[in-house]
Amino acid sequence: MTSEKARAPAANPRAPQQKRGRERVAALMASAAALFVEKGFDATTMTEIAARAGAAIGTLYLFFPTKEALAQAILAENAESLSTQLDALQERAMGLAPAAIADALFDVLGDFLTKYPAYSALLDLPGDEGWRRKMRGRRREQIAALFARAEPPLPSGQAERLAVIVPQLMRIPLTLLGEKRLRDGVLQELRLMLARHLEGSGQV
Amino acid sequence: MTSEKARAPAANPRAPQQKRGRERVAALMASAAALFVEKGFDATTMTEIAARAGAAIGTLYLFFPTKEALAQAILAENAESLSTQLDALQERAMGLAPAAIADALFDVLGDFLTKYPAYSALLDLPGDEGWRRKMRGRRREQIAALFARAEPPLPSGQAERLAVIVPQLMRIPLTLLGEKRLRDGVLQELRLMLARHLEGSGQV
Amino acid sequence: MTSEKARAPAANPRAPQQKRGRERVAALMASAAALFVEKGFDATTMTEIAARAGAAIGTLYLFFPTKEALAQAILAENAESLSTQLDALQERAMGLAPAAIADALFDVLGDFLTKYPAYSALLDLPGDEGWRRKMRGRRREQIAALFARAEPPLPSGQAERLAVIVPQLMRIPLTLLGEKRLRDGVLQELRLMLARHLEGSGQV
Amino acid sequence: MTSEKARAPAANPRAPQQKRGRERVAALMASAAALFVEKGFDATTMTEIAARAGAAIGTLYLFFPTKEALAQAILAENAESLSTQLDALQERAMGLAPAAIADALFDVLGDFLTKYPAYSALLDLPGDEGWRRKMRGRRREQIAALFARAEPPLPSGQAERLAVIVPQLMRIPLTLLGEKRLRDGVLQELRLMLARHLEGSGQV
DNA sequence: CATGAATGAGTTTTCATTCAT
DNA sequence: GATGAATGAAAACTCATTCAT
Repeated sequence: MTSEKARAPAANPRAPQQKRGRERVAALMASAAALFVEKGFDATTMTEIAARAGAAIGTLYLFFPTKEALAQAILAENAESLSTQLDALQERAMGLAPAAIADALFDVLGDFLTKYPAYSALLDLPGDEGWRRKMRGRRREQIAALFARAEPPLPSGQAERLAVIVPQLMRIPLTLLGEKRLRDGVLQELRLMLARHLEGSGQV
Repeated sequence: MTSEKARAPAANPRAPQQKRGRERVAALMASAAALFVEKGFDATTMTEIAARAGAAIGTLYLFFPTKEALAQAILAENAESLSTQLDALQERAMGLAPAAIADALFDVLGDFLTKYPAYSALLDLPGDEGWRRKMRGRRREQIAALFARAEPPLPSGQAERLAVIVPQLMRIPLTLLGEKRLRDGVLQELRLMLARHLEGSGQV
Repeated sequence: MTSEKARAPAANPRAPQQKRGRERVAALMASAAALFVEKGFDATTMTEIAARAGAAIGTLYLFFPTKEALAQAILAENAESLSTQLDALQERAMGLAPAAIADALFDVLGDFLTKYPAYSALLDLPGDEGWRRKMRGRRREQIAALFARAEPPLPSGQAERLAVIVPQLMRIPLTLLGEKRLRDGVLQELRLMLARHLEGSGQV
Repeated sequence: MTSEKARAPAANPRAPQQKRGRERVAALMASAAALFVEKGFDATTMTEIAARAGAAIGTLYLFFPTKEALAQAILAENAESLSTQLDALQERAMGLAPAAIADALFDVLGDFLTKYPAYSALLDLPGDEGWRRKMRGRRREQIAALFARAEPPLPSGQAERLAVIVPQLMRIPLTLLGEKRLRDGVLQELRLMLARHLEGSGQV
């Protein structure tokens, strides 16, 4: 290539138009997500991702122009799913007490993080990219809204703080991969802690 | 690449015997720690670390045979400091109520994480190395012991669970780098949450 | 590397500080120049350049962060040499007739292009980089000045036009690599053509 | 990569037999020619060429087995057009003076290069392919013949030399894309230079 | 004829690590 | 102890070309 600015990566990492294509993309994203969880973002190789999906390296780049873009696509998909879950929760939670909402939120987040473990692995990478910040912001707002509409409603300040805290609480058990007993215990402890906190809040 | 196929680490990095040497090592570790925090372990290069410490790359390798070893040295030093703090707390805490201990622990951990931010950045890297697990284990035991000797003592199971939970709670505010107001609020919220939990525990 | 903008290529493609280094760099540039002439810029591989210089690929990147930078370094060096030659000519040419200057210029350019064939190969690549334009501009000014100070001086407009034309004339024989006889004839023809043109100019 | 290790070109690209087919091919060649001029041969991708012509990449390969073949087809078409023009000039020029012929040749070449800018971009690529040499040879002969039949006829040696020189002269103004005033001036200067040269030749 | 998904060899570039001085 | 030039395996990314539909 004779000079030039540095060609924008891959003309058009287009969304696949055929059914086969969509399956391909799904397989690639699944492969990447699994590897990101197992070895971390940096230690995972694009070649490895393609190989695990049974595709050629070129095929991977056909859909995702960079490794970052691949991570972003996975994260966006996961976040979309979480957002939907939280929306659904919103409706069910209307009028519930804060402690009850927290409990339901634990369920939702627990299921989500179990089903999409890459979400945690990808959302808090060092050298933040900006779009990650946005995603975290959206999640925070959605959770804060949940608490702000409880009965009685939590003050917006506290709702915002809890929106920061609760998702991080849910990640604590995930660090205990090999110790199932302890992990379950920790989860219960966290649940209880949060419930008590919210029940007690009114009296402060 | 985080770990994996580590090339056979070279000869044997001697501990420096001269005063100058010890200062050198300290500067190198400080440089590395700062960079690991700023850009993450993977994104930091050995050359960069040496340069920031005003040393040659060869000098860095004189003391640390691999990048992993450098991380380990930093982490060991940090952990040593934390361990000392916790030991000191142990004495002061003898006979205090669990909630009071938790409060004191928050102070100790808060100071520690502020002073040694690399600790967080290095302790939970993907592709775990084994020695990291050991370090976490030691920390866990020390904190569990703290709660187990409270007045009244916490059941050993709960003490262990809290030993997992509390350090992770302290990391939550650290994710809010740009939002000081929110960060302080979150810290207070966490403190309160834990205190209530421990005060209420007797009644369950 | 965990995300990040796209690390500026190679921390410091520094100028070599030791004698050995300077020789290395010279060898690498010579290798590159030769290959650029033989196969063209695009068809030449960084790996090939390093190999021909008997260096490892990493060594090449130690001094030149990109292929473009390497081309620029070669071109800058060549241009420097040409500039010096033209300066020298400037003094000798003071007060000569335009035709005589043209003749001397032919000699200077001929020698130069023979000695530094990469100059032609690199100065007119498609997808121009800006710094190439500047180099051409400098050359043009220097040659124009030559004609503008002839005796009688050429009008500045014509001097500028000749500054464009003459270097390109000199490149014509270069396209006749295999046909020495014809090449020499063409060079003579061009010399004569330009001489006549300049002698005749006064009478127009 | 310009040439080298060419993968064995596929089957056999048929000449299109239908009207639609011929239009397709024309569009593809036009697209390619435009891109070759804009970004150079190497920097232009086959995918880009197809896209600009509104065709699929597979369609492009239906008619041209390799990128080289595409370049050759364009060049052949352009050369055919030039050849026709030169033939036409041949008739008109019969018996004219060399200077008059040169002048007419300037017109013909100028029109041609303006209309088919890809010709220049493709004829002098590095890593020459052989067929390019042949094309240049044909052009040279045709132009030499023109001068050889002037009145008075030019010696065959000089005719050949001019056949090399004149087409290259015509390319000089093309390098001055942004500077119209200068470009026109340079063209005039070249015209005048050649005219004087040919008028003066008899007297040498 | 037409399509565009798929391929994979080949390129550029990075960086942990070594070693001669 | 200290230096920094040198190394080369490995990673990201590109693109001409193929082929099943």
